[in-house]
Amino acid sequence: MKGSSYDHKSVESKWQKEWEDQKLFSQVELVLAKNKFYNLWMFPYPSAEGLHAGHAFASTGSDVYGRYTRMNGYTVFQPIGYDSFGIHSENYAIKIGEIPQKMLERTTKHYEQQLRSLGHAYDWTRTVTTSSLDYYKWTQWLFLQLFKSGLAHRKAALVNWCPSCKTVLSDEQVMTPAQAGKDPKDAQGKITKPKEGMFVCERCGTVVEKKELEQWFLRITDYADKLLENLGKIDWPEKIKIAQRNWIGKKEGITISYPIEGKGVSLDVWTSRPDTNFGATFVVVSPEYAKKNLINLIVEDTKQQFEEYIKSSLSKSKDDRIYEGRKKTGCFTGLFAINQLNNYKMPVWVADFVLADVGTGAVVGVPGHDKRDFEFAKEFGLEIKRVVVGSDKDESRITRIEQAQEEEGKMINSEFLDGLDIHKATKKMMDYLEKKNWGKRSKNYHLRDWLISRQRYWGAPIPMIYCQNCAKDGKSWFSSEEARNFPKIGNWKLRIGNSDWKSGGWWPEEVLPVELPEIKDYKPEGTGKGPLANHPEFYKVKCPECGSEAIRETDVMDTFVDSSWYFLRYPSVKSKSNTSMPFDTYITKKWLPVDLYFGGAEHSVLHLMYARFVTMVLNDLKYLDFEEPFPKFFAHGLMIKDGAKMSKSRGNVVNPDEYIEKYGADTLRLYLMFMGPMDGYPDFRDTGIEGMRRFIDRVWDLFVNHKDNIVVEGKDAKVILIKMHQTIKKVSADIQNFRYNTAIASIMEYVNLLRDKAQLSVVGNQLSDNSKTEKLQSDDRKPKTDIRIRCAEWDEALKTLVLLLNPFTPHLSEEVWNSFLKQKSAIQTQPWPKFDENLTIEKEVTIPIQVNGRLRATITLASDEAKNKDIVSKKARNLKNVLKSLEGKNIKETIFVPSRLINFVV
RNA sequence: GGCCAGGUGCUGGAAUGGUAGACAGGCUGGUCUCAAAAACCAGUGGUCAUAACAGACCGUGUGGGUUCGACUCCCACCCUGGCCACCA
Repeated sequence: MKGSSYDHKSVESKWQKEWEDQKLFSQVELVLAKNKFYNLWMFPYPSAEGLHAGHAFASTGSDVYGRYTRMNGYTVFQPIGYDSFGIHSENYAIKIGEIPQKMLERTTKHYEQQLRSLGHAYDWTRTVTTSSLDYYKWTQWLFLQLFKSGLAHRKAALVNWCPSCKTVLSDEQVMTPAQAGKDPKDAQGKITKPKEGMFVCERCGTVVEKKELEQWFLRITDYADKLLENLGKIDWPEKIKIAQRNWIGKKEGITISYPIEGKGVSLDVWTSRPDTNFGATFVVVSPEYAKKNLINLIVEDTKQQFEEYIKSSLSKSKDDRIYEGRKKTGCFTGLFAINQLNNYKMPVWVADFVLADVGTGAVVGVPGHDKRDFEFAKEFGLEIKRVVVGSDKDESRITRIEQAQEEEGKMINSEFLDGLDIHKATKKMMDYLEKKNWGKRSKNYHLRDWLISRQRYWGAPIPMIYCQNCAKDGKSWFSSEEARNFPKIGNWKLRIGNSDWKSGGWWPEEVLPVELPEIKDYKPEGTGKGPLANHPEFYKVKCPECGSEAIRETDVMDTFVDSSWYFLRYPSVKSKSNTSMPFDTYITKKWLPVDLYFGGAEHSVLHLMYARFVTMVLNDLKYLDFEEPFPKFFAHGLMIKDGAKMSKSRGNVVNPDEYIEKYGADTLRLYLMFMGPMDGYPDFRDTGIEGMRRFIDRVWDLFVNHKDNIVVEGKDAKVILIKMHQTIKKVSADIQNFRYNTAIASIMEYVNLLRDKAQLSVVGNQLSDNSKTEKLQSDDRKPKTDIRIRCAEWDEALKTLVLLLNPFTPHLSEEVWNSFLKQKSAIQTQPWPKFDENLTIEKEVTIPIQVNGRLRATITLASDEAKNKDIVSKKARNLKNVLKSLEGKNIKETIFVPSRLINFVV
């Protein structure tokens, strides 16, 4: 069994070089390609540590599909790039005291080397680096398109502020310490005790603060409905769609106006459950709402108390105001709102648990139906009433009725809504309120506008100029004449004449790029302004409109803006027109949208939502002719090591390099794909990868020792042939469904069979001269050397094996294809093997025999016989064990599934 | 609190109404070896039973149900993981 052993190092480097030299994976002209397939993996951000095994798991998953698709006759475009602009890269640069540009030069090189060593079939001639000038120029361009469309605007907002990263964070980047997987730290970096309601920076684990700052926002909320609707049109995992739906959080409801007693004004409250409104006993407004709308109505004697409460509330961050288990606080305003349904006088309170940006910023309190309202009512001794709606089958509502009764709540019977279920009652109430003109139906969304300003250095400068002079004059970028003549685009209209269409004296930069200067003092200072604000040579400009002294925006854009459009850039990288446009129109028309997007489920609501939004905007602006960038998306799982998510802080990061070095890229690829289903959470184990190397050695051995001079019985030849066709069928179907683990398992079965048969032939050949093997022989195992498999059939069996393995182990396959099978053209260009359905059917079938559903015996029959109920039944009943079970019993019924099973019911 | 995913040998996992545990890893025993490693061969859910072969019973989180037949479908419960959340 000895032979030359498989030398993965020389084989892998040889073929990686060969693929590169042959330009196998880089299409010279994308425009000319036929049968296009855009295979995309979410690009990584080049961290200092390099790729870990989790990346390799994901990227290999994408690569396997790409290689499979290529062999099925498609022109596959599989690009790669780096999400290198942003806080993650910058933080590391700060840590090692190097400027990000320098650091990235090194880390991207390292990434490239790692990705190449994994043998991925990337088109290395078309890479994208988001921090390069010729990329972020177009990120700025994108911002300007959004601005000109009124989709980028500036407003003051209470924002999340990380005192360590010294920047604003989006809501999505703020989480509980547990979610971030980090111990919370204070602003000085000291680890503090986690407490209820504590929120930290996703990136560094520092407890976030609240700051009121002027920020740029993108109006993703304008697209909430379309983002929601289109989910029905795309082939995505249901759980990702659900996550997006929840994130958008569209709710139908009604805004009810309650007149304020004696003041001649009313108070607006949004609710999704107006059916419970007979039970409303108070109204609570947010401090912000109170400050804006109620302050002038307050009578003198309560005013001071009221103002103090508002002041203290507004100084608190959202997270200090709202967390699980916090005791409700509040202050009575002295006002009463009238519920016109029953003329109930509802006291109006202000309380800090009510949020300004949800609904109208005011809540109607229905303590009999809502836990939170109930708590508030108990705290301040407000009346608790309950409305009986419909049949009240809903368990939780029954519980609340009991609770209300127990807690001295008053039960109200509403004839108005009698006998209706919640939905009907809600509808009837809304109709009624609208008819009476007491309320108006409206929708509410959980989705907020996308905050993109970052007070940092390492990002694309927001290409805007602020001119105080213009702001004073109240000029706008378009004259009102121009604005009126603006074209209507699609079914969506540019936001014209809206007051915040243009914020003050802000003007767009028209000559791009606004280059990010190389500066040494790029560390964030936490002043509320980015480091660029210390560089007059950057920010001092002439106003493009009036020519007076003006300043540039010194904030930069969120990384997610960079990654919201990168997939559009790849195919156009080498296009001539890419200096005048971010993407070549013709190539884009041909190559987009992406055919398969492969990426992590953790991007369910961030990147994937932003990319969809940006694509929709560009579609409305007629730059693109499709609305959805990723019609098909596969969400892979996360790799686990020692039962926990891989992370640097846990110290369980697996570096793929050492495994590639020791066992080879093919071994690693195969192992990663075999560990479990692609959308699962496989646990990485060293012993597992050793087993995989053994498998590769066995395959190699098959070619070294058993390629030629094979003697196989005719019967065995048939067995091999059938197994071959079954394996092609199974592997093809499994790859298409991303079930790589079972695809590999079936290849292993196939290899085991081939080896078994080859083994016998070796034994047979050696019988005469090798006495040691005599122990292995027995009469039925001794091959009859007069019936031989034809060499061509054995060759086909081996050839098929190599082809099936190719997506998983491309180097090994290429080497075998070339050296042993003497094929000239690359295996990558070979067609995927076809199977013959007829040849997947076994000659003999083993059928289980059951009595009353319990297995009693099995019987092996020719496949023709196995289809015949009478034959199977007759033969089965003659078996000893079956006879025993049937003894003295009457067969009432015989269940027969052809070729599958027979069951006697007695 | 809401939504989602899941619970199968010692481990990763197969099996989506028809022989549960494919394929691997691990372990045990054997062959080879001075020895070890590697390689190869055999065994490996549990209990009972047998000289051995055969065999019987139990077994997919728990309890019910549907079915000739349930890991798979239905109902209730328990547990684990993930996402969202004082969202009105």
